[in-house]
Parts: sequence; structure tokens; C-alpha cells
Amino acid sequence: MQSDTMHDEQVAEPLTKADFEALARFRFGIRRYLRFSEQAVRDHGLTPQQYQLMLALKGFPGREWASVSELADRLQLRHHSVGELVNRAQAQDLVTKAPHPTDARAVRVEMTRHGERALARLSALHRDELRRMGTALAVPEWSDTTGGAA
Amino acid sequence: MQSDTMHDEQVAEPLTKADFEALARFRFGIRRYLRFSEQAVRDHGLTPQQYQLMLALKGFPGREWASVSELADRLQLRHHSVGELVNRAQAQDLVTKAPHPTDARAVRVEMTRHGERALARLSALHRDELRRMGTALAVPEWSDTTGGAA
DNA sequence: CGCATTTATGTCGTAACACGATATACTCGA
DNA sequence: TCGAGTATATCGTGTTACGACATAAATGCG
Repeated sequence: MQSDTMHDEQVAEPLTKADFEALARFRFGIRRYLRFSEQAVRDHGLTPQQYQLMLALKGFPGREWASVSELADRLQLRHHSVGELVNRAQAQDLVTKAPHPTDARAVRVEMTRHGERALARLSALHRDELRRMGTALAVPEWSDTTGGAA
Repeated sequence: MQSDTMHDEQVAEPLTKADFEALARFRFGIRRYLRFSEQAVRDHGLTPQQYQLMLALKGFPGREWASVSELADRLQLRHHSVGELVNRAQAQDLVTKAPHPTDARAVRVEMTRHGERALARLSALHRDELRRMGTALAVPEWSDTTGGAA
């Protein structure tokens, strides 16, 4: 165990009970949102990962397609994990692979009509849920130095 | 009753490109936060689930312990999944099981000293990261809410 | 231009983990 | 006391993200 005071890891002031509760509440909010998402998505015959994949495509800044590497960044996964995910999604006719416009090594992942429709429906549900959850998902407000509104 | 007047998939207004991007950005934020969490937690020899478990204990409203069922709610998992999680955490001396004060069927899950220390360190890191990420984790603001449209 | 280096993706085996189905212990009310 | 409901435990299974490794194309530099 090399974790006591070896590297200069100064733990800031200890958290108060309220801090822990705020942290836990936030995590709880995330879990509930992801739980809702999983439920909704599975009711439509998809996996959560497939929804996230398609959302990353449709929500990609500026375009509506992406390469595997770009997706790996947006989804915070390893490249080959995304590759496998794309393959599974392709097997369900949600996405397709096309040649990349400028780079023959890369792949242009895009949605199918079927994927588009599923994503549109699911995204609307997610937006509604987000509205519904409102502050339950809000990032905790710590006593701030810059005049925290609290 | 459901808000849909039709049983059909009468989703609200279709999402705009900006809506999809907002949704994707939010999900991206969550993924990055969870990624950070996983990294930090594993650097300390724990699994993400173990951190979440302990945070749920320390952050439980009013108390600092909980039963398996209560944890299942906070963690959004099945009861027996939490049971297994608790066992694994117990094997690493992070939590212990004590008799429940009022119900002999239930278990009082609480943290060990070791667990407390690990949680304190990790929670401070998480609070810092949350501050750092700031608006990257903010819930999307939809322009048209409660407008009576739809 | 040819070769080394870097980047993009694919293949394979593995481990973690949440789950359903099932089993057991306990509580509570009539 | 009994039966219905609740709390937790056990076991086997399926999904999935991963590391290690392999291939292909772009890039840079002499």
C-alpha cells in the first residue's frame, strides 16, 4: 500500500455530512436517469450502448456521422470496444459502415433509417425524462468562493 | 394516466439537431465523469461499484448505514446484486454487516475504518472533479418548456 | 520514392458483474 | 399458529469492455 502521504496528494478539507449527501444524491440522480434510459431503450429492443452509440452519431457536433475513434472519445470507450459495439448495432440494422471520405483506414459510421426512427422516439423520451427529473440531476452546489448562489 | 392521448407512438415535437447535440453532450458529460470516477477509484484499489456502495452509505440521508434493500434503491440495482456487491466489499475490509436494529431479517451494512478513509479521499477527488467539470455536466436547457405546445 | 513510424480498425480470449430463478429466514396480522 | 409478504443468500448464465495482438493505410523524412 503506497497511498498514504507518498505523493503530494493533499486531500482538501474533509467533506461534511452534507457534502457526502450531496455527492450521493447526485450519483443517485445519475443512476436513476441511466436506469430510466436502460428501461426505455430495452422496451424498444435495443441495448443502452446502442442508444448511446446512435445518440453520439446524431448528436455529433456539426455532422451526423463519426469514425470509430471519434466515437470512442464521445463514448469514453476503447477503440475496439466501439468497433464491436458498432458491429452488434449493424447486425440489428441500426447503423452502417461506409468508407470514410478522406481516410481509407477509417470508417464512416452512420445510422440507418431504422436506427433514425428508434433514436428519434427514444430521444424524445429522454428529453421528457430530463425535464421531469429537473433538479434531481443538478450538480451539487458547494459553498463557493465566488459568491455561490447556493 | 399517461399524457399521451393516443396509445400510438405520438411523441412530442421532433427534436432538432441542437436538441440531439444537447442530449449527446449531456451523456458525454456523464460518461466523462464516470470515467474519471472509475479511474480514480481503481487507482485506489477499488471498483466503481464499491465506491458507489460506500458513498451511498456515508451519504444516506440522516444515517451512515443502510440495509441491502435500501442500498438496492439508492444504487438502482437488484437486491441480490447488492448482496453480492456487499460481500465483495466486505472481503476487502471496506464494509461490514451487523444485525439490523429492528429487523432480524435485514442487515445493517456499515463502513469499516479502512472504508471510511478510502471514501473520504475519493469523495474529495470527486468533489474537485465536479467543480472542475462545471457546466459540462449541466442538464440541457430546452428552449420550449411548458409552452402548452405538443 | 521507399521505409519507419504513427494512426485506425479488427480478432480473440478473458474477467467482472448484474441478472433471473430459486431457496431460506424472519415479520406481521388475524 | 399459520399464511402471506418481505429481506437476504446462492447458483448458473449472458453481456460486454478490456488487454494483447494483428493488419492496413497515412504520414514524414531522407
